[in-house]
Amino acid sequence: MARTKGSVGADTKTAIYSAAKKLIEAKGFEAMTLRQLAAEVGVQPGSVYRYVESKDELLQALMNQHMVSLIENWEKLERKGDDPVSRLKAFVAFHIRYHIERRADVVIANLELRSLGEEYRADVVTKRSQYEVNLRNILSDGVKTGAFPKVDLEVAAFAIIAMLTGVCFWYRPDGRLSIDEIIEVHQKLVLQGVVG
Amino acid sequence: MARTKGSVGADTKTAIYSAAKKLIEAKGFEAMTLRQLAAEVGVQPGSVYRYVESKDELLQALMNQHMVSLIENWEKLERKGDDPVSRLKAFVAFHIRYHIERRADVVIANLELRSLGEEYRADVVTKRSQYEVNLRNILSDGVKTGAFPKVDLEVAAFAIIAMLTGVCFWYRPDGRLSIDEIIEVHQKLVLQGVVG
DNA sequence: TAATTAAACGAACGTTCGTTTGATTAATAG
DNA sequence: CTATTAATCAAACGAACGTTCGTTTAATTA
Repeated sequence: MARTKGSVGADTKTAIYSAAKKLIEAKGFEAMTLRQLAAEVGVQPGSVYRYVESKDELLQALMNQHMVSLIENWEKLERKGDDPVSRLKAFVAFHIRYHIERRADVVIANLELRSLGEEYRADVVTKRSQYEVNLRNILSDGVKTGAFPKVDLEVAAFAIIAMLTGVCFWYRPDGRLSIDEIIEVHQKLVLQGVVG
Repeated sequence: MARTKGSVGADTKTAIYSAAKKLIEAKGFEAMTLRQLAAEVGVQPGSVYRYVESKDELLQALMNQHMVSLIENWEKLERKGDDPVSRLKAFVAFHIRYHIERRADVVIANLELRSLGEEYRADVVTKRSQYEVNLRNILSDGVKTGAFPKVDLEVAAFAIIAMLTGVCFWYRPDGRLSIDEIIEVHQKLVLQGVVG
């Protein structure tokens, strides 16, 4: 056999990328083999190389795509004119929802940085801190206007993002709380802490 | 050559475990090869098997050791008679300090669960939630005494632990803030949030 | 000192990995 | 209808993997 009936390159490429996401999320990048990936797509191992330069380049593409679209989507939603409290609540809501809906992307972006070649890693790291600046700016504005008391911006931003991203690792669609409820709890925690 | 001068089994075993921690932290478990591990220890690949049943068992041992000693160390330190606010502050301080001082252990325990065989994974997961119960109890007591307003205990505990553990992934010993200062910022964030 | 045990070597095992290549068939364009 | 291009297969490549094993040397015991 050779070319199969009804085969379309663009579709195969899409299938490869989404199968890769699924497998890397479940097993990790190093543990996923190209043979598993090919099998998941329903194709021979060698055929993957029509759409992917190498295994490393595949990981790079996945991570980059995720970071770019994360940044873009927040930029689309952000209301820079709003007061800092509203903006912070909006950021919390956006981050949690976006990440829950793209669990595989997030898991990959957060667990597989080590597997990325050095050439690519710096680029992803840059994009990540580019996203984090959005949160730092909100906090900084809040401190300026007096809405928030003085706080170490860098640490607070790291802490908040870690907390929000963490949702991905325990959230279950059939869990006790809805996404909206989870967002509410986190908004309260971020703004007021446990003491209230 | 065969047995080398001055070789002591206990020392070699220790060297294997700490080299494994270092390499897994840096590259990930799947990416670390036994040949790299042996080279780091200064021994032939086959010799590792005098001290380790298999690569999988090595990972299991590392993760289990970490979880057991994490639980033990908190139990030693906990003051169950104190008020909830003090206990929560103590937990924050302990968790951050303990984790920063054992970065490799923490990175492994948090990133390599997927690489653990199913037989072992459940055990580690159980130990983890066993540790998390400590925090939930503090929060629960605080809500009971009225020190904390009502909050979803499960979500709050997850959120706080994610935030605290996150420190491991950005902390640098030569950074701007000392560990004590980082702890202070986090205590304030946990208790009062950014609004204060 | 002789016998025994501990510790490591060195070489190899079969398997699987990522990747390359050339042939072969399906779809498309002239 | 023919020529060309797109898409895939089937087979193989060398390298590296985790692991095993018989041998050799150092340390310990009798």
